Amino acid sequence: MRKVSESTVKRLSRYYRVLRLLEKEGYVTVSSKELAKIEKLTPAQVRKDLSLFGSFGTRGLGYKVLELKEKIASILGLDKTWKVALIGVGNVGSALVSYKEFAKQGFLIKLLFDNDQRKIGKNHKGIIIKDVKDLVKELKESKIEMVIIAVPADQAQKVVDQVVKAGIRTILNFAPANIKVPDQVFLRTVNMAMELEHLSFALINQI
Amino acid sequence: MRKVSESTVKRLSRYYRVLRLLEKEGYVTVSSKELAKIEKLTPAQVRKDLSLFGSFGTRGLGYKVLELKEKIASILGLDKTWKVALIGVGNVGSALVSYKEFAKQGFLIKLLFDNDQRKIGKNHKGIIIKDVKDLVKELKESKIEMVIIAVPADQAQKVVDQVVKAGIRTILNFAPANIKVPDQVFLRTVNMAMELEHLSFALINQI
DNA sequence: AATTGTGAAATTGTTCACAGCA
DNA sequence: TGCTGTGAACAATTTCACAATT
Repeated sequence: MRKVSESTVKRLSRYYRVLRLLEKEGYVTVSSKELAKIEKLTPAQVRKDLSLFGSFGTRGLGYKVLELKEKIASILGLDKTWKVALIGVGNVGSALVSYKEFAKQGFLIKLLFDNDQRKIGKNHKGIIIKDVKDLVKELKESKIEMVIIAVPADQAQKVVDQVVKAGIRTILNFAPANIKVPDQVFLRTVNMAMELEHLSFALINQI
Repeated sequence: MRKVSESTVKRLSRYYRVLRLLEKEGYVTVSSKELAKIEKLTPAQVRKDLSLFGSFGTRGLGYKVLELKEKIASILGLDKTWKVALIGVGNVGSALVSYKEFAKQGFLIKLLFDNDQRKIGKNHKGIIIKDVKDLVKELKESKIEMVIIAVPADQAQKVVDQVVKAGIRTILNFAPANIKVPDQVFLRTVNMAMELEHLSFALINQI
């Protein structure tokens, strides 16, 4: 496969959402022009992105909504389910457990961990919270493929180190911390404060 | 000011975090080389980013940690406080109210709204939850500068329309929905499912 | 006639390399 | 000497423009 940029992957996610919507509204075909309009992009951008993975359209006609949706799902790995463990059942962690969008896209939270004795052993939305002490052992025994980190910032690196030790290669981090992982591990960090900083920058600089 | 790219703003946020840390650890100066090493960038990148806003360093010496931190804070608008309203006190909304990092950076959540009669009038972490029906009126009366949307996806557009109507120009959206706003309004959407999609793409394609 | 897929051109973003300064 | 600030070179990404196809 040719080089796929970070931004292309993001746009694929966006196309996927639009296609789900269009499908629900009964659209059968869609052109790059229409997709571009909805996402505020150029038609050429849409076609370039898609052409990186194959020729999904029909000249003169456009793309079949259902077919393109499924192609993108397969590219993004949304045509299978992923087993996810979540570490840190605090405010953010609890919100994520209840976040419907994850399950809808095949990300199933199967294990919960915390270090709070009052939480360990309790049933949270149908899952027994385990002790983070047993993290490595439990992750190794399970078939978990992804881990979500929702622990306080000062504990995040330590927890991530253990997750990596357990052989997990994909981590989504919500702790506002500068986490280091080996090269072969994919780590993405969502920092909500940074998003607000972006807005305050925009507001100040009156873009 | 010259054109400041999206990625430059993101990197400024990252530098800011590093500088806070370095300051706490007692560092007085830092070079572009050191900053670059920590953030896995090139020294030239760091210097280019900073030079967009002025000459903050000293040749032969580097940057003064405290001074650079304050310069970046001022660029990002973190040297003042912002009054924020949060709409939707569900799982995600509650987590955001408790998110310490916001207050630390001067983003103060001053108003809460919900449409659930059982929540309206209740005190949540020191703030009385108001009826979303009064959104426009309340926002106009208040000195709110930013709004965070944490309502279900199917209500998000309607709520955003009202927020815009109330004259708010910066919105951070956590609803997994394709929101449209007029050109002069800054909207950022955090879609947590998209982040996982990025990871599953990476895992499938064994980058 | 409409729209894709794609090389080529234009634009944007990053790195190099070095003059200039502490 | 060491490190910044920056124009020039390079690389990546986006847009253009058009042949190919239905």
